[in-house]
Amino acid sequence: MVRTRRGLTERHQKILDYLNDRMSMGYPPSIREIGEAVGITSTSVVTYYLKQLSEMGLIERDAKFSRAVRLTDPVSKDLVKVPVLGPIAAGEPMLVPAPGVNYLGIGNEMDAVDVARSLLPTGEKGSELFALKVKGESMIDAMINDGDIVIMKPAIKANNGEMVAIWLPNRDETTLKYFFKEKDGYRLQPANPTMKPIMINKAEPLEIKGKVVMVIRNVGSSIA
Amino acid sequence: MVRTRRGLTERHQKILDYLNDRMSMGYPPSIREIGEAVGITSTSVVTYYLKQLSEMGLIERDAKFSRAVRLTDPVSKDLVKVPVLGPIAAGEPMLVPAPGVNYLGIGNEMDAVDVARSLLPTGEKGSELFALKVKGESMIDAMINDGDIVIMKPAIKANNGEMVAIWLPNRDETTLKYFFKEKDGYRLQPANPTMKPIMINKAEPLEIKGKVVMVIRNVGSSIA
DNA sequence: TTATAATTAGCACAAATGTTTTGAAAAGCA
DNA sequence: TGCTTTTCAAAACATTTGTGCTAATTATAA
Repeated sequence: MVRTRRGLTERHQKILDYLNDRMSMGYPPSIREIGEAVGITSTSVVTYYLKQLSEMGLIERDAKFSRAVRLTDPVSKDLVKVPVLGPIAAGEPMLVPAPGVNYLGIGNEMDAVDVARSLLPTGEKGSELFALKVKGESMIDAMINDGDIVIMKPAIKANNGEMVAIWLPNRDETTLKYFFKEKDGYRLQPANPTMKPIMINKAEPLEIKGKVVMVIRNVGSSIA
Repeated sequence: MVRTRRGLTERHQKILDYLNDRMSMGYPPSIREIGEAVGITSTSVVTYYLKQLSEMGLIERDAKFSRAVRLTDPVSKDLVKVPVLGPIAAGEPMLVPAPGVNYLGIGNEMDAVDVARSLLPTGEKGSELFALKVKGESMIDAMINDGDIVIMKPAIKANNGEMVAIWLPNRDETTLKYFFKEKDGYRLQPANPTMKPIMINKAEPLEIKGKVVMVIRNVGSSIA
């Protein structure tokens, strides 16, 4: 089994998987334990693969020390890293991730916020989520303030009652509203129940950019 | 240094602290490493203490295996568990934790929300934080909606510009406002900049319950 | 096919690491 | 004060564990 194409052979993958499993045990495995788990009888072969994985940057080890193996990216099972695509202000089209692009890829130093997985809707994978930092007070009627972070999921259509980010080209405006389809067009309902909905005629163009999953507000002593 | 009172001596504590630090390194320390870090020259003494800590249930170890030490409660370094003390609605005095009480103690099955430590203000330990789930729409002027979770830190006084939870006994009302001390009393400024502040006369009683650290809003398809 | 590189195994060896033993100092207790 | 328990140290010892080396096997390329 010579590795022709760059990438991971089954053994590489098995070792990584085992390393992952072992994380829950609290301490890393020894070389012989890895071998046993993966089905390699020789310690030198395990070393052989660990060296490769290390060169690929997937693991780190402090050679000479026992059990000093660890996954390079200890992706906490409890956290989801959500990339912050940029500030959003009124009058701007919203930055939306291209489909299939992983913004957390290697070498990408983009800002990200950590979100506890337990706070996300159950079943939400999290990998396609993105975040926007709100600039200015243009979204007050959505109960969203300057500095708030909005976690979103890409979407181009929405069901009634979902909170979505909507781009209105005619008005040159991005707005966050609860979305309702009505017979003559759309009703965009502000989150603030004391405010009146906006009615959009069927003729007016309207682009749904994503669904709002969560809003996070860090309250510092900000207002003067 | 004979240990008279039950509890942890300085050495126990130092070992636990070191174990905590080491977690970020990816693999546990050896006995000799522990000894060096804590200032114990003999491996047998380290073993001596590890055995005690193990009997106290604070650590677990697989004896005979190298570096097989781990903290019993693998509190994710990335998360802070914040206890939810209960729903808060208008017209209720707010539930506030008694000082020094650890609501996440053993056997306490209270609700809690996980917050990514990276989202908290730097230096915030997190252990004294508590959370309230907002019920009803009484805090719309604070840009806080039904269902939002407010993370707070206990406080009985505040600096100008900080967002605090205030109990107004005369009005039978808990309110979240930016706090400003003025010459005749206090100015309570709503987070929503389109709304006017409330002026509180010096004579009127006012109790600060805590400072708002963060607001989390989970947006489901809720509104009808 | 043949040559080369990649992969696998087995084993000896050295270093790291946990355990045990022996002894002693320090602290509480009667 | 004398006795016991707790705490500490040092060193010998036994395992575990990582490396290095040799050789065999398999896949790929020419």
